[in-house]
Amino acid sequence: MLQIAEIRENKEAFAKALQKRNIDALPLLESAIAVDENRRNLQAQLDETLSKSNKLSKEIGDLFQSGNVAEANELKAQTTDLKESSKQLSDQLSAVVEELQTILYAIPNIPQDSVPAGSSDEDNEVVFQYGDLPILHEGAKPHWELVKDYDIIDFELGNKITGAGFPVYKNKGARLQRALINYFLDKNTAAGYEEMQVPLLVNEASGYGTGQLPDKEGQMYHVGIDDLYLIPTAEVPITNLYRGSLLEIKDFPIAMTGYTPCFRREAGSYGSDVRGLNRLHQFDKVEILRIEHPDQSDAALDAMVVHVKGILEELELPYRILRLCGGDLGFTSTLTYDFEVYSAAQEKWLEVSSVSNFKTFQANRLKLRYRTGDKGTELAHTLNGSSLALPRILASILENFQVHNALHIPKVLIPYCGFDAID
RNA sequence: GGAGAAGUGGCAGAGUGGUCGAAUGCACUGGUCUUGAAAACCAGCGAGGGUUACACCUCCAGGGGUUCGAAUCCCUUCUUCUCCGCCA
Repeated sequence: MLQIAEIRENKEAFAKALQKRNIDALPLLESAIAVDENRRNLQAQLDETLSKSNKLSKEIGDLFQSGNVAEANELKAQTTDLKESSKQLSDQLSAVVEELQTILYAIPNIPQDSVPAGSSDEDNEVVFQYGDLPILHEGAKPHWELVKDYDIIDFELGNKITGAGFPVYKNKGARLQRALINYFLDKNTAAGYEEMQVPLLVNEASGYGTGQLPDKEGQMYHVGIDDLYLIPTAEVPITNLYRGSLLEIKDFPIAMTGYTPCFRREAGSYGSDVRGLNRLHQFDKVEILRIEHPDQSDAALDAMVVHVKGILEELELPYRILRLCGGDLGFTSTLTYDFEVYSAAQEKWLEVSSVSNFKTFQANRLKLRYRTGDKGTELAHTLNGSSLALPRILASILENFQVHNALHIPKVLIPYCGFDAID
């Protein structure tokens, strides 16, 4: 959520920057400003009425104390009108506050200058590419066939006990999953991210805090009887650990990592895009998050990108980094780098990480602030990224490391797996 | 799940209808003293809205109510603690 004070000051510049998202936000921004004007007006009127009635109440108290009951009762009569109008004003005010809230929730974050214009993922800018694309042997197979051949992931069993998009990992497949999780967590904690294990269900307030609500409730599984949501990403519970916090400058930077399963309803289309491990309703992910001083968040984003690069290189996977264009940029982000690994049998790039700087957008909803040197408070910046999402990493490992009668394991994972091949 | 108790500033902890945005202690910040530090002493010290700045308004777990007036009384939700039940 943008801050109304900033909208007031930067209306034109914001509208211009939001054009990169292919929206004309000017009417929204202007109505936010108008509604806020109204809000402040009502607030001032309400404050004045309350002030009057506070004064009267004090006088009444004094009169009672000094035994002057008749005069006190006279004053009492005067409060009726004040009560009535303060009731009205405060009703109007809450309606206007809600109206403003609704408008602000509808405005996406301001893209940074470096974000390219564009309307879809085709306009994303490839800013870096690493590794040679593997040349596979004759008869190489996509991962959904490999997992069947080697009996390491069973989609049918998942269908039986839950439904489509909930695979069952078996044998060395399960072990490889656990290896990846441990490896990722080790890399992240070694880089200074504090490991957290958090609830997989969150309440409504947390959903609002990170921006999944009110917009995207359809993407989350909702446990109606308890009014809780299954997390779509660890970003939600981990960022919300700091909801409502007032930090000191010395607390920065805050860096956290956590492994969680992620649950996504997103129905999506059927076909090769969602085959096998490409898109699931439940998948595992290790996330990294940072809470930063505003001066440091750009550098922090770069550092996160470098960190993820290091992991992919150790895994010996060819990858590329995209700077998302305005049309593809997430609602809450100012700048996002997507990492894609090459899945050699599918001959496709698969997104495995998305690293974003949200600046104050989430912090404003979260009321996540820090004390500035001079007695004031400011919103902190939040960032996060995957480090990494498992299924597509697994898919490319299986495909890229296949030989005619075995699936090799990247060297760095062998100590974690306890085997060097699936055969 | 059942019975009871409780939720106040960063922490501890007073406050049961007006003089309370809230005593006191600790912590913290500035100053005096000191070669420096500690101790002692003095002063300051929650957040949000609003204002050029004041004024002013709001907040004592959340929401609602009673009252001229609520941290204080009532209802409700949540959370914590104790006892019982169940349980990995």
